[in-house]
Amino acid sequence: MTISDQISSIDTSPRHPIRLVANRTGLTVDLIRAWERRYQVVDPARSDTQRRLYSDYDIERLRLIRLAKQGGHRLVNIARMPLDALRDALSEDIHFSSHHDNGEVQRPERPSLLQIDARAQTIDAMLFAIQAMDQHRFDQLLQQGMVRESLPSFLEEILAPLLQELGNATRSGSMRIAHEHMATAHLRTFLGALRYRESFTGIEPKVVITTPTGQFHELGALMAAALVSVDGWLPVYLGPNTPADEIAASAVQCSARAVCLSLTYPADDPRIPTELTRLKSQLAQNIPLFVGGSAVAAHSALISRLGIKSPASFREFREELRKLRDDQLETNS
Amino acid sequence: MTISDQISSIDTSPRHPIRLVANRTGLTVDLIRAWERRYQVVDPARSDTQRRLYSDYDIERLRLIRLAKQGGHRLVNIARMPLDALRDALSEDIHFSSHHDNGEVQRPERPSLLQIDARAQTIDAMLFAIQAMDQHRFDQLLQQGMVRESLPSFLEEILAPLLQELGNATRSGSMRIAHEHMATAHLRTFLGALRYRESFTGIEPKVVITTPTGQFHELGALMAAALVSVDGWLPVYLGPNTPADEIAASAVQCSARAVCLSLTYPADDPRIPTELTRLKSQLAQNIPLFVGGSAVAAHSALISRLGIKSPASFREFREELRKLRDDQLETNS
DNA sequence: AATATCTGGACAAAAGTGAGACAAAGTAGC
DNA sequence: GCTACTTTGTCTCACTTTTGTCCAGATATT
Repeated sequence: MTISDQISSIDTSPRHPIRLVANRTGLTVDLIRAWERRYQVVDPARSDTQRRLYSDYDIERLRLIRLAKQGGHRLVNIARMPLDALRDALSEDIHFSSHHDNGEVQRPERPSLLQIDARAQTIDAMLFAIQAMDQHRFDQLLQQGMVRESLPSFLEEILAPLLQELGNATRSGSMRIAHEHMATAHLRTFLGALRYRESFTGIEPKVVITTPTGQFHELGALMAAALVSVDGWLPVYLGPNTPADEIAASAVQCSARAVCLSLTYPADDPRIPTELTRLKSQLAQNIPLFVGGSAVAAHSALISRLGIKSPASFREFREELRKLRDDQLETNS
Repeated sequence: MTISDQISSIDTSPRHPIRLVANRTGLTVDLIRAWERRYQVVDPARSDTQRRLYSDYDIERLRLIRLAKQGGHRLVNIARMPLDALRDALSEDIHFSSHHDNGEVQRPERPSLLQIDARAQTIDAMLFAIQAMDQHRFDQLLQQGMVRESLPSFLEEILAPLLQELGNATRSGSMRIAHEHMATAHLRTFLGALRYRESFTGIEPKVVITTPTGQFHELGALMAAALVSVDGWLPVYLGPNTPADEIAASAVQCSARAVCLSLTYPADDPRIPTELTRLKSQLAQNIPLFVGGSAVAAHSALISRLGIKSPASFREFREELRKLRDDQLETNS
């Protein structure tokens, strides 16, 4: 423990049992012990019956070490680092991680027929649960889907098609408005909860996400928020129907590095061009504006004229964000 | 028990038998006695025949100790903690552990000056976090508030005033629209997640909750949904802006025992009377219709003419629901 | 009379401990 | 690209501590 750690005043008095540490760090009990045995990651005090007793300091270190490991560090190298060194290492990672954690972005895996079938079945089952007004079942299916797929492919392969079907079925009258309402409300909750996941270090770059005036459908924006959060961005979500001036002001206030809008319905709202133009003119040059959603097609001319980015897929969107982050890293250094 | 506990309004007069304590805390009778024997977790008064008599204070402590244990604390360490220390320990945990079940309690609270002050401070801190666009802090405060209060009083004493202030500040221009938007979006997620934390057995009576056509603000309806779930109802939440026909049809499809609407803004929407009349006429006689929210006042004449219930407070609302359920229980048996 | 609570003790399940084994994943050298 | 080696997460086993449940006989409540 270094001087600067002492100053930052994290409690070092030993008092927490291993189970609590496991809960708070997301590590397993076994793993915490293994790390201690092999690398002396921590050296907890003991109770009079040999139970390990950890301090808040230990917990914070373990949490950071887990994150650093996730970012590709070797345990041997980081095991003995004090807190501040870990934080430093981590803040560099955040930038570089994009090069390494190429999950499924660079390798656009070709789904097997089996997989496609399974997805279709899941979507069918969801539609059935919705018609039956069985919220519990619907939620269960959503959770299962999340486990089976990575978040990006879950959004792209399950949720997006589901929303599509839902829209079709409602328009054609084969599904009641009430069912569609219920499903939308539930999805709103579900997607909202996805957004803020565990690893939050406070140094993530921010991106403002919302929909412009007149656009009340927010599911697209929420999907974007969930998506960027897996790549280490912190989404600042403003909800739907936000005036251009307000969006620009928010971007400034929280020093966002990008702004992202979802455009869906109504696609021909005359306010869309106005708001886009206004927003783009108020944003600093180095803050790119992204748009996505079904209504983008109706405004493609304007969009390209204004220099707004409109990635064609989630994958492309992530790619653009990644580049953006790398560029800014270079400019900084 | 510390000074601040004494002041903080929880009744310490001994009166509850052990059985009731077990029911309210979710612990077994044996366990409560074992904890007392081994760790002096509580020290209940005794009747003249040696029966244990617990106070509300004891119950609350036992409930929190159960939660703390679940979070990984060891009994030895938390057994003697006073209430406020337990709450502090728990609110630290909450931040990390994502899910914890929420044994509900209803206790009639008699707020002291200190408590009112604490609540006002919480609300202020929330408003501050919102202005700073610090979503993380805002969320943290919400989670803490949840632990410090029972859900009903959290909704009534913290969230409702917060929304009020938020509205005032936005109208008066002292808060940006963007801030209000962000806060609303975050609250939407938070309240949505509250709804189905409770254990679900499949035999709960259902209540359809929504807002009528033209009413887009859904936070009130979500608060109602969270509230009823505490009392063992299953809310069927349809989201905002649902046509009367659809509401009625939903009530039929899921055989709801009640329907509940939130009316807020705009209060003078001409569609409100139409929709209320239509909905009431389509609902079966034995399905009561509840309305709540700030716009109720503007339609009180119609509401009483139609025989719609409009409880004046959350407490009254719960009371009505309770009666309703008891009545139906009797009819069934 | 049936039900609930009390005390104290006994017992068993759960969780923690140390040492070690093992397989999957990653890395290095060729 | 392919072994050989290292790293790392998980599991097992025998043993101890902690914690939840059950029981028996006595007393109290309804």
